[in-house]
Amino acid sequence: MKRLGQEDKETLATALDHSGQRATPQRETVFSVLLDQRDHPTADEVYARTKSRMPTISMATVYNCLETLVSSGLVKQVNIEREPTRYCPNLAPHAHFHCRDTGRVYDVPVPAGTMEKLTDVLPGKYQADSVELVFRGHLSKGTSS
Amino acid sequence: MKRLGQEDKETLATALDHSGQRATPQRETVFSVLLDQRDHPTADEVYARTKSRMPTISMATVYNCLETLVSSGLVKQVNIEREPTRYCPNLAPHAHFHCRDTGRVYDVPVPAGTMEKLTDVLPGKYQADSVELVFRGHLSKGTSS
DNA sequence: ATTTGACTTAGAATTATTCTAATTCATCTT
DNA sequence: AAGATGAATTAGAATAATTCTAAGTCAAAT
Repeated sequence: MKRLGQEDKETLATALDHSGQRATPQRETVFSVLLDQRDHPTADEVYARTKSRMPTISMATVYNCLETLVSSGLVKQVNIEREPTRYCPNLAPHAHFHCRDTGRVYDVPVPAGTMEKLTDVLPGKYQADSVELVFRGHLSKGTSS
Repeated sequence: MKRLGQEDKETLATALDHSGQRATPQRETVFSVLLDQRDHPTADEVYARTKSRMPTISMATVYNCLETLVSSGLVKQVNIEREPTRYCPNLAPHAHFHCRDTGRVYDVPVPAGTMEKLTDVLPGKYQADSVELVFRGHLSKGTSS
């Protein structure tokens, strides 16, 4: 998929409009790059992939577009330790697994309600609007699941 | 408390020795700074506080000491978004709450076993050796608990 | 058609952190 | 005790992700 489908295009336009921002070719292309390969790319990687579809785009614009997408709620930032920020268009509630060997980050689906349930550990004065769950470790070899 | 008590001193010496490193005045002072004020200081803040007790210490040494303490297992790094790394000598299992208003980070104790239980959501091939749980939100005013 | 303001762009600036190379220091050997 | 060995400390340079700046482009609105 090299361009945005009609449905995704509308999702984007609506979300941007809702946050008072415009849909532009650059934003569409960056969004399509994220949807296209869901491997939590860094801004650098997004830049490289976007450039191959739109050679004139600049790094600053990639950062701007990513920020715009994040502020519109379509994309989430994933920060793992001190590494460069990664970007993730998965809006379903999920955790992340960070492999110490490869540095790769995997989405881990969590059952509905699990993330919300976690806020039970919070004393009353803490009002959480987001919950982040990150595992770190190794992938066992030879196991298919 | 401006210096390390006998007990903490031994904890430090043992942990360092266990990881093949030496106890030094700089490491002791940095460790005491962390134990003294448990507000998740950044390296900069640790540097400032340490400097007031040991004016000749350098920033590089503070980073080195912090890294040493982390590698010995006595101190944990806390990374919140893109902000500077914070350091935390709380070894009990706990989560963190990040206040969007003040930027402050609070320890949230969690019941024994809760963190381990979370790994149940992981498919078999993921072998986690650490679990990180971060809440983000606001502190409600006027509530004492 | 002109204005307005949002968007894009290249490159400079920032900043937390790491690296380098030189020195100091503690411990070990003889 | 003197010298050797390697760990630890230090100041400052280097790095790298990100943000900022200022100029230019573009689309929509008047």
